[in-house]
Amino acid sequence: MSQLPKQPTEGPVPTSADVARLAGVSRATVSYVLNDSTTVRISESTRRRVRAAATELGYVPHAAARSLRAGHSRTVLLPTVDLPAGPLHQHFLCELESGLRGLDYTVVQYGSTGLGADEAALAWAELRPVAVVAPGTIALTPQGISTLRRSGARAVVTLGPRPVAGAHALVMDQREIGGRAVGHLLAGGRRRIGVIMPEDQGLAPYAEPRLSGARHAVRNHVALVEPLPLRYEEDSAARLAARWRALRLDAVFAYDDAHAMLLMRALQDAGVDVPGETAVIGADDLVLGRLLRPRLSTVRTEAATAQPLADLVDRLVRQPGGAPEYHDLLRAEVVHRESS
Amino acid sequence: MSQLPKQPTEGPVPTSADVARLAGVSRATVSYVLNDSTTVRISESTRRRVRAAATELGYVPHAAARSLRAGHSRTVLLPTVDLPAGPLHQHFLCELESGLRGLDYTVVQYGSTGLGADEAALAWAELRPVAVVAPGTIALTPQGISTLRRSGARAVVTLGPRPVAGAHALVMDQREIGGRAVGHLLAGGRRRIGVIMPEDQGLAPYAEPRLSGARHAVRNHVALVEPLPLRYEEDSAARLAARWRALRLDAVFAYDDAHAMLLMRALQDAGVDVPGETAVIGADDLVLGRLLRPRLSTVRTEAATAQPLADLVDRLVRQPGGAPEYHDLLRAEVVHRESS
DNA sequence: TTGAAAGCGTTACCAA
DNA sequence: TTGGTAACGCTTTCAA
Repeated sequence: MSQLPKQPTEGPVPTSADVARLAGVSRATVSYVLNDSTTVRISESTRRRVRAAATELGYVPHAAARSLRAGHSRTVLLPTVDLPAGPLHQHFLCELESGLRGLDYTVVQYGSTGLGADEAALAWAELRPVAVVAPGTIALTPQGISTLRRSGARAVVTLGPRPVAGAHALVMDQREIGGRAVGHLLAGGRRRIGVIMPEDQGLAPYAEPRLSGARHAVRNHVALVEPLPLRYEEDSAARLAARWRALRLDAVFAYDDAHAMLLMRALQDAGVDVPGETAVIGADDLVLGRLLRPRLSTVRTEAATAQPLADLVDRLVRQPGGAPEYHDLLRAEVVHRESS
Repeated sequence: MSQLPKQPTEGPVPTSADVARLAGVSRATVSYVLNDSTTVRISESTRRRVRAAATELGYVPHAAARSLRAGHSRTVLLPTVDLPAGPLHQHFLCELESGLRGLDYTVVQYGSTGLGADEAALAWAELRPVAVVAPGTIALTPQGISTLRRSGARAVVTLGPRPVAGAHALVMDQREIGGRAVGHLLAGGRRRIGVIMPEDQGLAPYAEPRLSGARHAVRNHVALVEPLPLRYEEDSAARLAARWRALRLDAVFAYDDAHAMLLMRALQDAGVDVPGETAVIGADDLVLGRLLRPRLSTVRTEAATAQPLADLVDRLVRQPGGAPEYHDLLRAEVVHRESS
């Protein structure tokens, strides 16, 4: 293969001044040409000379210097955490990113695992983003929001299961999921309903609202909702299954399909008939859920496309201020199969 | 809740000059105090005044200005793509990130979906990262590497299934996985071995090396390896299962556990006995694989911890140059259960 | 059509 | 112990 031409790592990084020197023009002219400035007329021959010089030197503009001069950046900061919290989120973030890039923003994900709320806000503020879209699993205090605003962020939006005071919020209201699942179970005549609460770190912000949606769904029924802690391991499921009959439940909403599959297998191994004795429903509509026997009922969640969020961010950047907005992005519907 | 104190979005962002003015000192002094500079002695009273002023104004240093002045950044750029290519990768990236943060780097993920190879390299170069760790699924040409180096990147490392010419490479050699799986099947007396090739976009860079590892494993045997395209859908699996007997295979390495589960179910529905007639093995050691009957055999992959990579990046940054290094990070071992 | 110069927010050198 | 000043790379206004 062709190795690196000459200096593998030597030499200073070429600047626009170097380009100007090589092309025999001033730095201003270089800037005009390279940015296709319309406010000035530059002769075609000069343009060619400048472009040729830039190419020859391998000139790449310095984003920091540019935004320093401009007084503002077009960086949208997307803090990230360890736990991706599902493929839904993952896909949504990618969509959001290309949406924002389409609006000419530079999207930057900034890992913030292990940072405290205000600590993180300070780190973000140093980057002077024009907007911050923070997953709700990252703590964001009014204090932190204030820090960001003072550092020039024109839009601060949270994105997650819950709104945060003082910021615009895009909520994926997980309560809807629990509500749909339990509503379905009620409609099937079930009255004693377990709700799996994963003990794994980071899922609580999702599990809690699902439970509260479940509770809300039974409010007008003579029915009971019972939270059931579960770790995502065979042993944990087996232990739960062993005491299942003592719980006297006739249905369970298993948080998601993965937990549902784990639990359903454990129940079957313990001799509990599904759905006869206990109905099981998950959430996420995984392909694998269709492979079980009985086939797993589920709540299919469908995030709205990310484009509206990208547009919202853009709108907030252009016209900051205004009362915090609150949008619910989640649509949920039950897919009834055989396990319920 | 306490709303934002006064100016929700008004007023310019406070600079060190503002802090200096308020504290009644010079900008230099502010810098000394806030950076705990050891080269100068500043009186305790001045320190307090400066810190108080900074807090009062909500001063946050401007990272871009700082690195412009410093002439270099401590940004490590981590380009990302849509397809996370598995939980292994996901976890590894998080680990890498905290490792680098521990070494005082600022890790920034930069979404590069839909960008061409050199286009992407240009975009990255504008950010003047001191190092780039690029997933191998992102094209990185010698040209692009050269662009990055000329823009000041002191370390360019690829991370993925294959090395890239001209850059240091951390390889998770997927061939190992295919090799282990097929070696296991051979040891079990199987001779006509199918290898599932997922047709889903983005998996090819992983599937190809797994296949080639499989091929390599049979080189000294009188045995056959047959690539089998499969989409991750029930229909696709059913169609493959329908013509299974015509293929006359006695084993299949199913790319990963998810595809294995899909295929195994389809085979069973088509009346094919597993493992009697056909052995099945996956990869990834998913919890769910243990729930099937027969329990799914699998290849457990175990990435090395990310700390060595963080250390490598740090070393390259401090001492650039030197021949491209090549590290293999993947360890794979067969977990023999019931399906093979 | 082009160039000179100012200034964005920092830090580091040198002088006071 | 502190302050003035220059410089990092870029854009843009004003003047030639």
